[in-house]
Amino acid sequence: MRSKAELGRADAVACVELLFFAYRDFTGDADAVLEEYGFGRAHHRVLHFVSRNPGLRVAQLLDILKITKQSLARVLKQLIDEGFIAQREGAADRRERRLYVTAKGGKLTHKLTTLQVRRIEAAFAQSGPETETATRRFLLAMIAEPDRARVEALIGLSDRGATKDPI
Amino acid sequence: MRSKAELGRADAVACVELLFFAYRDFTGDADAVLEEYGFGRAHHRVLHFVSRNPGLRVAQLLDILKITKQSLARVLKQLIDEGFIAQREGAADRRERRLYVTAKGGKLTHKLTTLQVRRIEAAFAQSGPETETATRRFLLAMIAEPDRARVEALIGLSDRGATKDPI
DNA sequence: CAAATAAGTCAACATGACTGACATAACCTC
DNA sequence: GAGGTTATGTCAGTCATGTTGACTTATTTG
Repeated sequence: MRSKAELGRADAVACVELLFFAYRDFTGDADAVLEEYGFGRAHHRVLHFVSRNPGLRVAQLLDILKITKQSLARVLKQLIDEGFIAQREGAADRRERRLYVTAKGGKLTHKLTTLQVRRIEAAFAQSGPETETATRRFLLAMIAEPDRARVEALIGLSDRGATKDPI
Repeated sequence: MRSKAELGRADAVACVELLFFAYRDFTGDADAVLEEYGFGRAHHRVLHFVSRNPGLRVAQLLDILKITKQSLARVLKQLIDEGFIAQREGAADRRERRLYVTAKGGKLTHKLTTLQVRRIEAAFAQSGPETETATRRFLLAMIAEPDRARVEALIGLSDRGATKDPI
C-alpha cells in the first residue's frame, strides 16, 4: 500500500516489461500466419488500416504508419500485385489512389484480426471483464498527441456501429 | 451495454489498435535518445534486461529476447566495446560470461527507463490510478505461457523490494 | 578421455526501415 | 493556358536487425 496515487518506479518498470512481453506475444500470433503468405508485419499493418478505412488515401496511410512512401511502396506493391489490395482513382481528385482490400485481402485480414482478438478476449476473460475499460483508458492515455484524439475518434466510431467487418 | 461479459469484436479490434499506437509511442521516447548513441531498440533491450538481471548468462538473455546468438552478438559486442556492458567469468562455471551493466551502461539505462516510466505515470495519472491494477492484470494475461509465469516472478520480486535500480 | 555445454565467430541473406533525387499526372491559381 | 502545387510512384543506395548454417574454443561433466 503506497500512500500516494503515484506509482513507485519499480511498479512502472514492471509495466515497461509487461508491455514488452505482452506486445511481443500479441504480434506473434499473426506473424506466424503472415509467414505462410510470405508477408511480414508491415503487410499486416497495411492490410489492417486499409481494411478499417476503406478508400484510404496513400498519404493518409503514410501518416498513420509514420513511415516513408518508399518503405510503404514495397509492401503495398506486393499486396496489390498479389491481389490483396486494390486501388481506385479518387472520384473527385483523379490523382488519388484510394485503397481498398479485395475479398482475398479482407479474408486474410479477418483471419489475422481474429487471432489477435482471441488473445485479447482470453486475456480479459482471465484478468476480469472489469479490467477492460481501465485498460482501454490507459492505452489511450499512452498515445501521444495529436494521434490520441484521432485514435479516440477511430475507435469511438467502431465502438458503436454493428460489426463492420471489412469483408 | 452488452449483455455479456464478452467483448464485442469491435471492442477487441479497438484494443488491437490501441495496443499498436500505444506501443509505438511507448518505444518512441527511448528511440530518440538511443539514436544519439548510435544505438537501436535492440541495444536497449539488452541494456534493460542485463540491468534488471545482473549476472545474466548469455543463454538466458537469448531466451528472454527470443533471438539467435548471432543477432545478439552484434549488439552485445558494440555495448561491450563501448563500455556499457561488462562480462565476467562465472564463479562456478568458467565457461559462462556473466553480463553486467557498467556505471556508464547503468546511467544510460536509467535515463531510458525514466523516459518510459514518465510516460506510463503520465498515462495512469490521466486514466486514473485505479486503472493500474487492472492494466497490469490484463497485460500479464496477454503474455503466452510459459513466459507469463516467469514475468510474473520477475515483476513480482521488484514489486516488493525497495527501488532496486540497477545502478 | 570423450561428450556435452557455453559462448564466440564467419559468411551469406531477408526484411523493412531510411535518404535523396527525380518522373508523371492531375489539380489549382493567376 | 502557363506555371506551380499536390498525390503518387520509382530508382538507387544505405542501415539496423533479424535469419541459417557451419565451425571454433574453452570448460565442465560423465
